[in-house]
Amino acid sequence: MDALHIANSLTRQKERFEPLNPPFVGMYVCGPTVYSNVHLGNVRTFLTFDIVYRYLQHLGFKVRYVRNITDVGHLTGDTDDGEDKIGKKARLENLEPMEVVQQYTNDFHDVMNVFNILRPSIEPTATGHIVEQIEAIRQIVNNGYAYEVNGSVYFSVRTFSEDHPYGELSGRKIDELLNSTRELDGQSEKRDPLDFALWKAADASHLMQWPSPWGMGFPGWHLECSVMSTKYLGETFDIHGGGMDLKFPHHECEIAQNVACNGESQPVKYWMHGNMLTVNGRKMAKSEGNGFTPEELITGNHKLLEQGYSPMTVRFFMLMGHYASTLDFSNEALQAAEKGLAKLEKAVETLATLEPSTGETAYDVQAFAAKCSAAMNDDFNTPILIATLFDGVKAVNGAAAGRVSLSAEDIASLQGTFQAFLRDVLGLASEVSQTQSEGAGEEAGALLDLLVDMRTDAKTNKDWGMADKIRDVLAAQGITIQDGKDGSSWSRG
RNA sequence: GGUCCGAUGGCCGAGUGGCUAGGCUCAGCUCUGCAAAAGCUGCUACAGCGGUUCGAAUCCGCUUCGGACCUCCA
Repeated sequence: MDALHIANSLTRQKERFEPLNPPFVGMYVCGPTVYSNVHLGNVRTFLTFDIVYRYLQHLGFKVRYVRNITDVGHLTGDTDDGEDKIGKKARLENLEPMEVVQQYTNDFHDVMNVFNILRPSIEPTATGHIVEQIEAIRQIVNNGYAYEVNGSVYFSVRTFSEDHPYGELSGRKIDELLNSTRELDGQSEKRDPLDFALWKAADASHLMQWPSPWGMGFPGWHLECSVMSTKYLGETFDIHGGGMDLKFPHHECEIAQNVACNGESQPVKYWMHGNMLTVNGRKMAKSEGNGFTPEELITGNHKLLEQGYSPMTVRFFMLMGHYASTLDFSNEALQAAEKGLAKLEKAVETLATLEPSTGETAYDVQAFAAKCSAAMNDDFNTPILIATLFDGVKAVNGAAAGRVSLSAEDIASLQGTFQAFLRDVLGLASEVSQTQSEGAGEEAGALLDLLVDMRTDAKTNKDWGMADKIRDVLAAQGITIQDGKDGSSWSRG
């Protein structure tokens, strides 16, 4: 495809991407709830939108990327007793709520850094926007779509649906929803089981609460995203993303709140939903107890892991599947990714040292770059992009072996394409250069060059014992020697 | 129970009507002092049954299996 197309969850169609106000793009992604460590499933969602962010920038768009931090907890799952998640955690650990928030926010940021996931332009917090949320509730009440009961305010889905469509995004119908609604405790306040809370009254035991026109309380689950996206991106904006599991009710309610608040018929032009990471076919989730923390993954310290995997291996593994498909997590798949990425990185190193050549078997570097763009233009199809990059690997290795001829311009073009798509768009940083830059990289490199020279001399003298000794000692240090046609070289890993 | 989605070779995973996905694994070969790396070749799959079509992994129906969501369980 020669222009970016996005699979829009709202219309269920692949649509050409045309921003509302080019070259500017507004993108909002539902961020983490910071009441515990993020697991790998969370990471996948943020990685998905990291790719979107990176590619939009690659295309030259000026992107304002907003990703919130949910630091007002929601109701606890275990008990349904109305206790704030973050409040509960705080009591358990005997910490101030904001201390818990800070701890897990820091953890979240660390994890994002490890996986080379870029920071958003704005990272607003729910607690930092209580005033705006109260104002939005007043607006919705004034517009007649919400009512107050005992200090809580509920959104009236029925009333809203008489004036506006409800359920478009998730494909749900009001009557069907009614039939399948479960009876939950403490919901008798609501006039209708379909209604959801905009503001919840809090009793004295609730640790996080704020004054409002309806008394002390805290905002409802869905409200913060509506309010913060509107504040920073406007009443209508381009892209809204999040995990598939947020589609209903969270995103549906968000739309309803936005429409009820400011009357725009459709706040978001393109809705995108990332699919789940599964373990043995089941969604990775905190409640399932099948989640990996990034630390467990990197160290391999987990009963389901055979070894540790580097962050870039994990990133590469996730990008080998399309974001809209479920991706199953397994040791075999991770190991395959590890080797595949190593092959790719090796070719990039080879490319850096390639000498120009002339010959008949040329490689079409323009077509290669075009294929990379086409893959990403087709709804961010990273698996196709990776497959295409391996096509480039073949050309590079072929040139190194003297079978494919590449001019100086070809080599420069290939380097540019790898830089753009492997590094900038896929965000796969070179882990080798990271470790080398940490210590005395240059000195070590000089020593290694010397050892390789010594081994070459030994080989010339047919002193195989010495040659193998050097190779084995270096191998024990994680340095691999490669013998090629034009001599030997070394690499880490 | 309702709504929606999926089922691809040894493994992971693209692909929506005819054209090689790709990675990993395994086997053989080339290169090499040996090995590694690299290259070449092979293992050529689309859950089952029916239908539409000149032609289906790709469209339609049914069956089986699996998954997600169903209003505060992200």
